[in-house]
Amino acid sequence: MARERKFTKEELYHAVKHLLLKHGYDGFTFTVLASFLDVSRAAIYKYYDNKEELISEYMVYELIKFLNDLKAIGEKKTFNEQFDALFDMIFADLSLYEIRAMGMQIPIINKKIKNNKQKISGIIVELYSSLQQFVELGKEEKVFKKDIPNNLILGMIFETVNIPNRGNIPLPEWVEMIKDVICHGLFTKD
Amino acid sequence: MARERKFTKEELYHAVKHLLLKHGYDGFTFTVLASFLDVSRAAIYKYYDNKEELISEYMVYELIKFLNDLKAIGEKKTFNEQFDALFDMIFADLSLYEIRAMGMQIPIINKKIKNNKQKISGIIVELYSSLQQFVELGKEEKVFKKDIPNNLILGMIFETVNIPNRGNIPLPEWVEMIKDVICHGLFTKD
DNA sequence: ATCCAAAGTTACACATCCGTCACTTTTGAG
DNA sequence: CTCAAAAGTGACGGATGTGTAACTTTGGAT
Repeated sequence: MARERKFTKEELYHAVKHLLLKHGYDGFTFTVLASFLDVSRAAIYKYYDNKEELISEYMVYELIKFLNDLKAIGEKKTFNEQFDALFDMIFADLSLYEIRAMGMQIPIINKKIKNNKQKISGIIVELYSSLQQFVELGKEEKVFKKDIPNNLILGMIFETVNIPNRGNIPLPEWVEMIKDVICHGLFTKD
Repeated sequence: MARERKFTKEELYHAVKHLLLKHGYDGFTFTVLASFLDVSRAAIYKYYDNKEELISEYMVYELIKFLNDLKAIGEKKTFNEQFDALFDMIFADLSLYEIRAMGMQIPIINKKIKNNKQKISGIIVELYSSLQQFVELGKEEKVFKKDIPNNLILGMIFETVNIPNRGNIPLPEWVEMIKDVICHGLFTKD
């Protein structure tokens, strides 16, 4: 009962991700997006009132995917398996953290966006509590030191993603080295 | 032989820093800057052809200051003193890293900007080699593990700055904890 | 075959930033 | 006092992004 669409939701989200990474939040415009999708700009307005709405909705989609992946980790049995899986997952798609940072600067200009941003916050809370459990497990099993705050442990893991790999060490090797430093530190054990 | 200026170079740089942090690179415009300085927009064009030129020049100024601070560290005698001083310096002004990231996205649209960006690169190289020396010293004194690449050691130190301090632990205590984790790791020494 | 709702397009009015130019104001050297 | 250089202003045209409205195209239900 309707004409065929020129792009699917998946294609749209893929384009959003690609163009956000390429041009940054401010550089991402409906003009650029429309040209990328080979569609008129007005066509996009049929589905989204403005880019804030589109991007915030895309973020929800992306974060839910990430949360599901994370939950899968929780099903591994030993702590060490979980720890390894977490690292692999974090390094699997480094672009996600850039995207997440852009999500922070979406201004709330209407109800729909406010709603999406609340969803995003909710997912992040869930994500966070999921990770808290992981850290607690590590402390119970006496792997993590008890006196380090959970936030710092998680922060260490998530920030080291951004360390620039100059010298282009192959990724698996690089991940192993970072993991080792996080676990045992930079210092020799005198 | 001329009229009095309504803003000094120091005031200008201060405004640039403040507004870059507040609005981001794209959100920083001569309109915003002029209004902040209580001056007409055209007045700024008397000194800078465009914002790229202004920002790149400001970056040079800011990085030179940073480099000088860093060199002062090199004069401390023991490695441990240097290590402590480096941490204090890095955490002294966290906004610097946001600013530095913005410097990356200045497009080269004329000779002057190209020149400034080359200066910036030069300073960063100098900064980097200064830090390399520091790391080498640490390795010679058998404080740092020898098999960790220098880049990774420096990366660990510089990226941990960005770990969000939820729970608002007082800064000195927070810095100490991060330092400890970096040095000795998250794991208990089984 | 025809009809209508969803998909898509073209075009317009509005806003903002950009760079420039002609103009005025200030101020100190002569 | 005067006058020229430097500081500052206001206003314009161009470029680009935004949101909307009137239009055409498509294709399945009847």
